[in-house]
Amino acid sequence: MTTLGLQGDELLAQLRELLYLPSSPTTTSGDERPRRRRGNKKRCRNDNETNNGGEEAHPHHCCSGKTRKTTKQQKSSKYLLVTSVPDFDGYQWRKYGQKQIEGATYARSYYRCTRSAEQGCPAKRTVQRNDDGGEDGGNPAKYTVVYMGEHTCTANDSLEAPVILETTAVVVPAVSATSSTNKQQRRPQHDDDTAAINSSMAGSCCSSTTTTATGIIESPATSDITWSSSDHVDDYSGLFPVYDSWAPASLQEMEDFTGPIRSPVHIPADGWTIDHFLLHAAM
DNA sequence: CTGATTTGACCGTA
DNA sequence: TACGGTCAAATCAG
Repeated sequence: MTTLGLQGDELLAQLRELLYLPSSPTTTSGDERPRRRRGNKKRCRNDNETNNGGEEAHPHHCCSGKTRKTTKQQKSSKYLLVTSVPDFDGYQWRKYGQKQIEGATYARSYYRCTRSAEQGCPAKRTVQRNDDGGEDGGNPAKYTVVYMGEHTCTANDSLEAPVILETTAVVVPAVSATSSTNKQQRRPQHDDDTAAINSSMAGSCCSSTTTTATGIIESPATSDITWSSSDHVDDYSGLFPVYDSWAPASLQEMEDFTGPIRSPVHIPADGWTIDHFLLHAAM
């Protein structure tokens, strides 16, 4: 990944600008947005009001025995990725929380698979901007993305025919970070890193992906995507079929692409076949 | 109107 | 007890 990498970098930079900086003249909405402010009013537990009599017709599960599964469950499978483009992983995520973490400069965002509701997909991920990098002109900000749980969701059948996004050649094993350019930032948010982090990239959940293996991957284009596992480490690298998906054939091509990314499927390019990734994931 | 995001409160674990 | 993860009302945007 030499020249290719360089070129990719360049293109990526441009792409990034297009995507993340809708900087469009309309940046307006970004700053002065009045932003609603108001905490939630949840108060079940102590809200005993409902509990007066002792009945438990309490609709809120937060109070019921339904306990939240927190850290414990997630430990089962947890994978870490460091990238400057946290959004492009081929899945659709819905943000359900954000929190300022102790010792961290930037807040951590919590996402879950958009299909979690419909199909009960347990996949989740957290995205946190690293302290270093980014901002001023220099290198792009890096984000640490932690994936938890495996995707059990499936694409909506044939409706979601796989759309090919990658058009690159293989360079180095790199995770199927399905690249795509199609990101339709809902809004230009600028609140800080969350803006960039904000994701919900196109692509649908289909096969389980990165949640079962581990390895250090390098994306030639960004050269900063790194995978690792927080729990079990080591030797998974070999298991993970990785492709580079970050060397866009041409920016033009990317711009032309307007449809949503449907699934992390790869196009057959010299050297490698389609869905290697999917097959593997299915195992 | 519907769906996504924001964000303070709540809760479990360490 | 502190911290991190999750919930869900409020709010925004298409």
